[in-house]
Amino acid sequence: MPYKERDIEKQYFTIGEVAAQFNVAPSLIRFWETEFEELRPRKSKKGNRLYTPQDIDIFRTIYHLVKERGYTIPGARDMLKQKGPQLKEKIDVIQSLEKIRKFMVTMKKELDAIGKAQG
Amino acid sequence: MPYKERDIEKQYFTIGEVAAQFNVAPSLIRFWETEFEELRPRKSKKGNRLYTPQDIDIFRTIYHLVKERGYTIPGARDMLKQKGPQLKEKIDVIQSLEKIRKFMVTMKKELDAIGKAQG
DNA sequence: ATGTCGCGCTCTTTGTATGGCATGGGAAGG
DNA sequence: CCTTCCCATGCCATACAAAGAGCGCGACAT
Repeated sequence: MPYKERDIEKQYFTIGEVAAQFNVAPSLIRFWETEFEELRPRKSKKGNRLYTPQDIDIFRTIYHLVKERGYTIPGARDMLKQKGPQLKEKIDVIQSLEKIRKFMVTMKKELDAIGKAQG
Repeated sequence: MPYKERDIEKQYFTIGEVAAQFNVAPSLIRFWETEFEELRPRKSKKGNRLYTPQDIDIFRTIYHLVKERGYTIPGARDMLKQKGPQLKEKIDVIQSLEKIRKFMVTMKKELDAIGKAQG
């Protein structure tokens, strides 16, 4: 069964979608594009940015360095050049742990609720 | 053999000495003092800052984070609170390696000189 | 079918608020 | 006298945000 063109196209995300996912302004993403050569997504004929999941991984790494660890942009740039790949894996681990943490927090709430009802 | 008072006193460094050691302006050291509570040296009666080697270690750590790794000041502050002690040891290792590197570079120059003389 | 209106999203260019110190002034030691 | 102090002010780059203009697309009328 031949799949449609749109299905192929939708491997891409718009800048607005990426911005929403990270809760940042599109202007920030465009600005970082001028600062990090790793973050240069493909563009449509019109000129709109088309982000692949890999592009988003790169953005996530930069976001982690700049917004969560407090690197300057030059600092993040150096770090990215040196340890790009290893960094991605570390951040994946961190994200997994974050999800587990959230899960456990909700579990704790549930248990507290039961405890109160019985206590 | 009893050691003299001066020998004890000279465990302290002035701001100018510290500044020279790191090749920075005294104003930078004073500014960082307002930003990092870890960097609050003892003061003389007059008010002059008296830096111990430990104070200098702390300064070195901050210097490493901000000037060499490219952290913002808030980023360096967080890092320092979390990993202050471990960080110091890492930086000691880095400094040792730096010295070894310098040594090897000069050795290489010597060897190159010999090679040329004989080749 | 075909304007066309309007809305939302995008684009690039330009503006701007801190951030991160440096400098200058005056006083006070060492 | 040279260095230090504190304080205020100055200042330049960093790190974005806002402004202004241009698609594209669905709705609605023609």
